Amino acid sequence: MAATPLFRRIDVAPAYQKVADAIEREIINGRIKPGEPIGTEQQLVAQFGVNRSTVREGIRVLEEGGLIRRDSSRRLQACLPRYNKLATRLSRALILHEVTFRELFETSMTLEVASVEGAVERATDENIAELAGNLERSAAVVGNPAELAELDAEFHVLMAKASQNRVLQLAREPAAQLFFPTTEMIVGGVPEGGARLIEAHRHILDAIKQRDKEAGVLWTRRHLQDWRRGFEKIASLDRSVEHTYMEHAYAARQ
Amino acid sequence: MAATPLFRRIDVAPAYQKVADAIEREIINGRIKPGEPIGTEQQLVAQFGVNRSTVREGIRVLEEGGLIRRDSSRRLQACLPRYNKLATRLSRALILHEVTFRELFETSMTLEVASVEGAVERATDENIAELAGNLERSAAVVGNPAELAELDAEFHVLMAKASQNRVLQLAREPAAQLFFPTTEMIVGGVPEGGARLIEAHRHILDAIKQRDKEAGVLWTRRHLQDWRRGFEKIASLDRSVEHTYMEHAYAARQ
DNA sequence: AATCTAGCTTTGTCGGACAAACCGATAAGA
DNA sequence: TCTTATCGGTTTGTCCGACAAAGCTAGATT
Repeated sequence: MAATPLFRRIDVAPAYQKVADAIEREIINGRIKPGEPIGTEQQLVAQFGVNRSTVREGIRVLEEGGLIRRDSSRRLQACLPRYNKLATRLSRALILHEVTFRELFETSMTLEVASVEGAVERATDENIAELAGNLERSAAVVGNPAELAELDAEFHVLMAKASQNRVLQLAREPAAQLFFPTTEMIVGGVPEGGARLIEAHRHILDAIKQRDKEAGVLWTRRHLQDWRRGFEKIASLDRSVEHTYMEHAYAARQ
Repeated sequence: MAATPLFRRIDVAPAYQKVADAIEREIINGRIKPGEPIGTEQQLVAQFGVNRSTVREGIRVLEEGGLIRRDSSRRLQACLPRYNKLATRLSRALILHEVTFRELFETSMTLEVASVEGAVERATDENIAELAGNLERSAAVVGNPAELAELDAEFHVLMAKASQNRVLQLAREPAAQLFFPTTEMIVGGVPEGGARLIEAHRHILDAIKQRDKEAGVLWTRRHLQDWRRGFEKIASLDRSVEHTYMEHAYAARQ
């Protein structure tokens, strides 16, 4: 720490970055609310006094960050960042860091248990109805690993939603996005895999209905341990989430 | 699901998005490794056959996503997304969603406990040395809430690092970024707040050294409960993380 | 009144241009 | 010989102007 700095640190960020920062500030501190228009590119050009190309680069930054989007008619508006999109970025990062399935499993175990605890405490009737709907649809496709895996992922998303904790919802999503795509392989590869999965879901839902935290935690643990056993028949937990595997997960995104 | 779709879904993404996607694919599946150059804008223009403005918009997207950056001489290269940067995006999103401190607290409790459990199991000598160093520096500034708060945040980052679980490291970061900036107010507002914080850190570090999981969890819980009690003297847990509050957190980022 | 049509606006893309910063290599000086 | 200065050639950041396609608006038509 220099004593009494003589000069202020000079700011040499490129113009497009300053444009993005300026708009971001307005959104973050609430002067522009989600859903409200940002203005046309022409207006931004006039306000910032920079070229349209520069404005557009700034817009791309904000768009990728999820802070703004184009509505049906391509006009710019502020918006709430979608968990899904953010989580995709994170999943991507985890893949590049070559994390192992053990890390994913351990973290998911923690977060899913927290999730079910929250759901047991705070699930609304509507949450329970959604979970019940999911369970019903799952039972109908017990023999179809692909569809069952998708419904399994949805079940866990609904459970996190039922916990009424949005921080938890966001925190669990990246791991889940990487974790659940393997479900298909596992359900398909284990005899009675589909049936066991649905049984676990049923017990979890019952526990949430009964507000029975212990049962909820117990069956969530079992459910994930089942996944683990299935996975270990295929590969080591210490294998890293691979690049090639990612191509799957990516094809599914919109 | 339509039976035998006659036409393939046509792709109408703008060109800059396609450019970004194309480069992203190469990085994700490992054909371009972190640290390797992407090529100059001119080369990309030639390869993709689009205008430089278009290429630049694509680059902005990838840059914001953390997949590429400019090295010292501004040349483009692939890179591993920094947890810090990603977490900042997430924190931003949580603020816009107006999550409450209760949600933050609950999730942080879960993640910090998981973190200490991992650290007790797997901390290396180096991890322990880092934590000890942090503790020593903390003891030296026990009367200075601002510096102590910063060191507290660092302590928890080091703990997560010691857990050797990168997924956990990433998952806890967003909540922590919002959670810990309040530490300063709380430490400053509670008598003996600084001393209690350091005592908790000391016990946690001891537990990690002794590989005593119970003690580690116990003191981590206490540590966070202390924060909670301090916070509730100032405000309700059900208050949302506010826009104005964010301006603080933002000023600190680089 | 509902529909159609003809502008006007806005976005996405293109081409070219130029200053500033950076790189590499050569020339000049100790 | 080693350091310093100079000078082109690249590359990025920014600017200007232009145009086609798609949406919106409002007047014209049935």
